[in-house]
Amino acid sequence: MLPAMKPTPDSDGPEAALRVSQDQFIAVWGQMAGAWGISRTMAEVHALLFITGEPLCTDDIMERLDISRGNASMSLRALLDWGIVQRAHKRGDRKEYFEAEQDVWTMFRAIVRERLKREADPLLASLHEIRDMTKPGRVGAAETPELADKIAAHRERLETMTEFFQTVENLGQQFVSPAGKGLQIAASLLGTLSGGGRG
Amino acid sequence: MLPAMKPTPDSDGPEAALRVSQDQFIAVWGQMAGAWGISRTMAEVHALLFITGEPLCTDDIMERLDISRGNASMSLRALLDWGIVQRAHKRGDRKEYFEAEQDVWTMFRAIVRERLKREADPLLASLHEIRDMTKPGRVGAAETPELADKIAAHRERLETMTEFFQTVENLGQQFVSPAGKGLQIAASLLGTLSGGGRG
DNA sequence: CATTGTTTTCAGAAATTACTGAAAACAACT
DNA sequence: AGTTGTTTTCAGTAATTTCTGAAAACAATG
Repeated sequence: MLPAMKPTPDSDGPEAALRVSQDQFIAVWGQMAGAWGISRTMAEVHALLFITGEPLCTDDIMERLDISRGNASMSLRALLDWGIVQRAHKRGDRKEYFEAEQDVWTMFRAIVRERLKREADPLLASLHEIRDMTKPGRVGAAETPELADKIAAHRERLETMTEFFQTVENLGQQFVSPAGKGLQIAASLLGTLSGGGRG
Repeated sequence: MLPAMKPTPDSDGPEAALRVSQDQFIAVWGQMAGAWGISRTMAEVHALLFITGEPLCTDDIMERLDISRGNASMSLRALLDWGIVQRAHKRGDRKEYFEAEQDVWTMFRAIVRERLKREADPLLASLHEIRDMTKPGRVGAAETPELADKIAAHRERLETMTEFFQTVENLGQQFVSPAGKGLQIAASLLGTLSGGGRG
């Protein structure tokens, strides 16, 4: 380890402080990768683009995060898929540049939209299918009353669980749906239930 | 591969159909493990306890899921930590039994509580720290107006992000907080914003 | 306090996931 | 159609996460 000592915010001017602050943000965002269901690097690339606020090209990203070209390419592609990074171009430059969605609410709507699609929707589909498997009529009559009860209880558990996710899905759709409804939801909630001012 | 053919729900009576339905639920729940930030096995153990609805001992679980004793033990411990599985005992039996919280809303409140604690709280703390790093006064005067602008923009991005998570945290607290508020939130939301009936 | 039944721990093994780098594909320009 | 600069792909490798199994710890019982 080189004698770098703990990054000292302003030991070398405001420029350095900015850099350190960016790096910390990138690190923190990287830690959260798990929570968004993406890889650490992908989160870091996104963090870099977001906190930098200006278009960067693949080489910028490779250098700043010290990752390979392949990794950078794949991460960017994935971020484009998630819809939270856009392509950008500079006149007279053949390279592609990338910039992150800067509106935080828009960004999280995109994330929720994607996670609903990838996780909630398939889950709900499976739950429906499984629930229907033990529908009365689809299974023969139980030999004992105890077994009949067990099956009924089982069906009810599935039913409750399915309803729960149906609710989650509906909430998610509300949040995601057109024209900034998401903000309204959160605001109205905090207003209605906690009695006024923001925490 | 043995000639097991696709599990046929009712090819051998209601008992078998029940078993297959349970297994499918366990598999589906296992798939979702990533979304809850836990390991596949841990999710499967929970699924088994939930869908079974009755207390099981370590050996039951090992056998049914075909996992080692160590794995079962660690998974159960983690589920206890999350607060979605409780210990149970049977008279005249030395073994420990475990049962899953059966109320779905209670269960998800526990999950949200834990994720707030493990993810949102630390994130928010870090964001505050980073934001304060570039507070005016903590960094020296910028040499150029451009740099000053950059720093201001940077600070604003952090500010917005921090506020967003503050809101999330507040929402989460509401959901988690005493006495089933969580249900009210979701219900009132669906009612207020989507104009009536459940999807 | 020895025995027996049970649970926990944890070093090493296995499985999974993420990353690299070089080759192939692509695209703009001549 | 060739040259040059850029991006994508993917087989192999590296890093991380998860799991096993046997030993240690624990606890109830005689």
